[in-house]
Amino acid sequence: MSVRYNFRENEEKWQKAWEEASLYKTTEDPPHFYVLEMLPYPSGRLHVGHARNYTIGDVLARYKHMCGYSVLHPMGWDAFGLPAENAAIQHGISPRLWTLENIQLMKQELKTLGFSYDWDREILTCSPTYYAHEQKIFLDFLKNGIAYRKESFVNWDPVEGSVLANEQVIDGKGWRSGAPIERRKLSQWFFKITDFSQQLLDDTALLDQWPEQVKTMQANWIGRSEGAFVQFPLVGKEDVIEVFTTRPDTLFGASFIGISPDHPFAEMLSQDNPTLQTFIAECRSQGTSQKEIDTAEKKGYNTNLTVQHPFLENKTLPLYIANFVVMDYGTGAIFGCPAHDPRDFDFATKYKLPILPVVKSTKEAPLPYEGEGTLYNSNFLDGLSVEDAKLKAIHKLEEKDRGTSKTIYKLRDWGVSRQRYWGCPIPIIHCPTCGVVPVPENQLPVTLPEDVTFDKPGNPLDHHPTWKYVSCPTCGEAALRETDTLDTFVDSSWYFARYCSPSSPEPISREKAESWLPVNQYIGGIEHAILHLLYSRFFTKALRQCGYWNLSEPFKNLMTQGMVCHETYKDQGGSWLYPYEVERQKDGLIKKEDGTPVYAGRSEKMSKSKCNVVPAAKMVEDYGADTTRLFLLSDSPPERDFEWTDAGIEGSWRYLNKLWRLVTSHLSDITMVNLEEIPVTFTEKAFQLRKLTHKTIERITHDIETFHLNAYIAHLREFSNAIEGFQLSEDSDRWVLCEALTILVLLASPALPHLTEALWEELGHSDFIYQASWPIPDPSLVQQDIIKLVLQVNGKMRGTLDVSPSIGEEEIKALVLETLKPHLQGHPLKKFIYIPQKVANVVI
RNA sequence: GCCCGCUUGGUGGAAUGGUAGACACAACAGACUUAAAAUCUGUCGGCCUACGGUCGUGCCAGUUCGAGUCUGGCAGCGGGCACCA
Repeated sequence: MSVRYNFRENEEKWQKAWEEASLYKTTEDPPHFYVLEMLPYPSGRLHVGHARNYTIGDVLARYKHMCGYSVLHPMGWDAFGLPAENAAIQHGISPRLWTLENIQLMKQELKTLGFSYDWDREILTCSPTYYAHEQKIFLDFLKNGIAYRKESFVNWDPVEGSVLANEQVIDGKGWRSGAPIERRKLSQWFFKITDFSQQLLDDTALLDQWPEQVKTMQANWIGRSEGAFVQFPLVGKEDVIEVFTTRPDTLFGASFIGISPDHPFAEMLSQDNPTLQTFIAECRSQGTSQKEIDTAEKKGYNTNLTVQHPFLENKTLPLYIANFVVMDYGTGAIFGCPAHDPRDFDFATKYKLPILPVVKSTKEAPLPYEGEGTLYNSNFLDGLSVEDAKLKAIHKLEEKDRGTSKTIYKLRDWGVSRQRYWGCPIPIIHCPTCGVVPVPENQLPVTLPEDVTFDKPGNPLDHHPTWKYVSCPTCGEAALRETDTLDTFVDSSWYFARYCSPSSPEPISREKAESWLPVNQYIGGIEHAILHLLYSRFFTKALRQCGYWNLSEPFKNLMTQGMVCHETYKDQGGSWLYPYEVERQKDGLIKKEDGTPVYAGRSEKMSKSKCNVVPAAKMVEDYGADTTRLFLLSDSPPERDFEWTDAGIEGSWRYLNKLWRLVTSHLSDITMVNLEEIPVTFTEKAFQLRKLTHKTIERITHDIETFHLNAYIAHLREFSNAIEGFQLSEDSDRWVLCEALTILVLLASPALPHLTEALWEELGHSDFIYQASWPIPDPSLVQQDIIKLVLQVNGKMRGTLDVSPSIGEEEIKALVLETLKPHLQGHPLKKFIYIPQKVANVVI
């Protein structure tokens, strides 16, 4: 028996044995437990952030299997997306081949980490066997009124002549061309997620095992607001501007009306007004992202038109076209009350508009003031609270037929059209006669052509010589295929269902899906808290509406792991550098290759686009899978972000060897032990070890159930330290040692599957440890017979007292006062606080 | 800008409102060794008059017998903001 653990030999041996035994093939017998980690984008290499995510899932999957569940633990690839097209443009490689090569590499890396995936269920979203079903779902959405077409804006790069993603717009300019980006209107496909706003909001109540922060973020995203629509007739014109407001109470403080540059009325006004056209064009030169709109300088165009105030006959308000008003929210028009809204305040200050306060705070508060208070300067609302004034203002508006109460949502419909090649084709044909015609289901899938080129700007599907030219399925006349593809978020909005029946001829086998779903434990990065998770929830409800199943929520429990972050580096030319390309010297960072200076940027979540990734493969190569897994688990709690450092991996490697030695060096001591035959008596030290053994089972079971996985590892280490210090003297000690070692190996197995598999065999077992049962603690050994009571004087710790848990309060009091005598110095007792089993506090 | 988080020794972190720093990493000292590696032992928040005391969980206030933990405010850092995934 070698003293040092040979991870290379051992890990390879057992991975092969597991595969030959099809150990991780899903079984269907109940009870079921579905463990799912968010599927990765195949960017090329597995980095430590991925490895952390999957290790967390693997611990749970193995643990649940040992607890007797049939575990579904699948893995797949979110294989469509922009990076493949960028690779095609840069290196001339086909997006498909690039993606498949990456998948092959990453799959190999995943396998070396020893995860318990059922690879028979692997999904590639870029495979026609997957996206055919997505196209069927799209057609069902269309039939059920969930998919529809409307016009909407995209980022347009006028130099490249193509649509850019938000990520490709940097400071308002195209990332490759550097040209200022325009917002351009295109006709695109949308999913009617807004029909489900209230349901999505209400059903968060069902998600009791989701982190509060995620539910809060989703609720804020859906953004239900109660308020009013208010009509402002234009003075001297027929038109009426309708605004949405959540603050009808502040109508008497209104000093202007702002409408979005994209508002139909603004477009109408601009028709014979070149100055206004220029202004609108300027507004549209902002990108489409919310952040850009919010942080851009407030700008307005005075139309010189005025509107009538709903309550005051003699009051009119100027009508501005304002860049901070968005068309997608409410009516695309607001009334500005500068005294009580910061954006309106900025705007009014800039254009010297009146700022009339109408809500008085109880305390001195600077303007703009958004809090509670009493109305003044407000005619019939004077003296009312904000809440009451809202109701009364709405009531009055309704009475005068100038407005109505209204609840609206910030959530917008989901635009799913992408003007790109590497995505799921939208199964639609545009016929000059019949209009929009769905591709008949028996002609699915609409597959992507392989012979595409990326030498021209724009969508390769659009300028493919033949692909889009088809005949109309309805009338047979010449027609055109839709050349837009689906947003890749669509692919990941239903994959969890496909895993339940990966080869079913229908998109989803209702029987299988309903037997496995909702996912018992979903694990992934907190960065997906809103979009991916909300889209998946929407899909689940939309699929129910289309009759796919009777399921309302996809993920029962959600665990959001924190991000693994790393410093970012750029060279002199501004190109991103990988950490391994950078060397740290006394006076700064240099590029290893040529010694030129390197600039360190802020620490960010690991992502391929910024090169700040640490590949997992190197660690596995140098230290093995188990050490890597142990390190990723032990260093920080899963839900917390952490800054990556290499320091500490050595410590994990040492622990692995320690475990190996601990068990193998005692094998000869315990060979004769039969764990079925419990000795009648134990020595005191053996009894203490038994108690720790069972206490450890209890703690670790709890740690895994609650995802305190760093505590899990700490408790394993504590337990090993205790076993290490245990000296054999009697025969019954051997039994206790054998029990402790066996349980140690079992408890370590979800984290360290290879090492524990070898030790399990050494301990004389012929099955795989994955097939063994998770240990159950003996309740009589877990009970505490002596409590360490903390003694305090005025809340400060002054000592401890060992007492029996059954001791009475009076008895305790006497004992405590006696023990603390030196600290009391004869002061009279004011209060005695006793929290059984915890603390006794003497207040003097 | 808006929404959501996070902040504890040199470092990662532990702590159902009840002994702050478990378990590790790094460092230092020692044992073993011809030597190295490996392994083992010890020290390891600051200050003080040091077998004791005192301060200490980003900053300021509050609630409480008692606050790292709860409440309010501030600062710094991170995530998301609808076409990165």
